[in-house]
Amino acid sequence: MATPDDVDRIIEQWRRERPELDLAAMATFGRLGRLFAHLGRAVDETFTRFDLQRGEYDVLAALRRSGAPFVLTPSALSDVLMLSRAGMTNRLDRLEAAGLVERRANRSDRRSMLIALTETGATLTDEVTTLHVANESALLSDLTPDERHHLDTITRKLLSRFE
Amino acid sequence: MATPDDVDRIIEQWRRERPELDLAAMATFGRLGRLFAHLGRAVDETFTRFDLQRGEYDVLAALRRSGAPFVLTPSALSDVLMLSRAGMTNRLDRLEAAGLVERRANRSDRRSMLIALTETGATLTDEVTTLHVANESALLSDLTPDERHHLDTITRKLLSRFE
DNA sequence: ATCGAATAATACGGCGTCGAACTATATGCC
DNA sequence: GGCATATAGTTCGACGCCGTATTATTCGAT
Repeated sequence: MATPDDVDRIIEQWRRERPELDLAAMATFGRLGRLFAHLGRAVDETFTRFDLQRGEYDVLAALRRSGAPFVLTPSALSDVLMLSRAGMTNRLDRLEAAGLVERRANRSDRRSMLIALTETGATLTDEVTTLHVANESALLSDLTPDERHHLDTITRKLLSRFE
Repeated sequence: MATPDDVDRIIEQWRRERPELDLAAMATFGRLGRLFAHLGRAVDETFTRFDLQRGEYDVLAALRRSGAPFVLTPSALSDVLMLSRAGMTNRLDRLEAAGLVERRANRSDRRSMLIALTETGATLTDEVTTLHVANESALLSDLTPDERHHLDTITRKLLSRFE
């Protein structure tokens, strides 16, 4: 048995107070939630070094990986990043002010805009991404190859219910 | 090989644009992030039915599982819920206004307060918790016993670096 | 015993997000 | 062809959280 952690202590409290409940799933959710909080902070350190927020990087990354000419509509960005349209408008305002993206007219649909990475934005994105993926790899480096494979299988299975 | 999902498509884009990067960890993080977003929404449905927010429930739950007389200090709550002191003051204001907790003087340290579940708060918490754990169990019901065990082992291992 | 440092909770200002309302443009049906 | 409906993006107001400053109280070293 592994050494008890914070979640074990929480579950033990619940078991004492509400012994009739099935708490296995609560333990899993508790670990996932806390893990997500910690990993989020660790990941953000990379972005902070470049005066970026995670959400801003997510926009730059979506544009960059879409390939040349690095152009997407705000709606497409909203959908892929699971962010409201209003929130996307706000992010794009910031990125545009920072000179990392620019808004262009969409000649085929005048309701729409096209968001394009600037030269500066593309260069920055490549630089940040290199460090970001290295950081992510390091954060998972404690896991064995089998464990990584299991984690991917499980998250893929759970995700399939939603996407 | 499992059917490709949204994250597979994202990784495939990166592979085309930046073939020199090791993207395995990015795929894992991508699935974890999206999964967390979806699970969060699914979990919140239970709380919304009781006019609660997840963060508010977290406070009630921490008090409830601490056992009778269901009393903790704001600082203890901040620590266990990984929330700033300012954020906790705000949550407690709302919970107090809703009549679910009450602030009491701490006779042994006059800098401090004691937060106590009210009778109403304790009853509500028990009711919500019953449904909440059932919902969490249902959300993991696609996983085999082996997969659940793997998930717990992996998250426990990753968490140990932080806690 | 006293004074400086640490701690508890709160107040304040700012930030990022959301939902709803709004404007402009496009689509589809009769 | 014209009009209702849908869609794209933005604006607005509200909300929850954070970091910092503030006030009150306690702890600790001398």
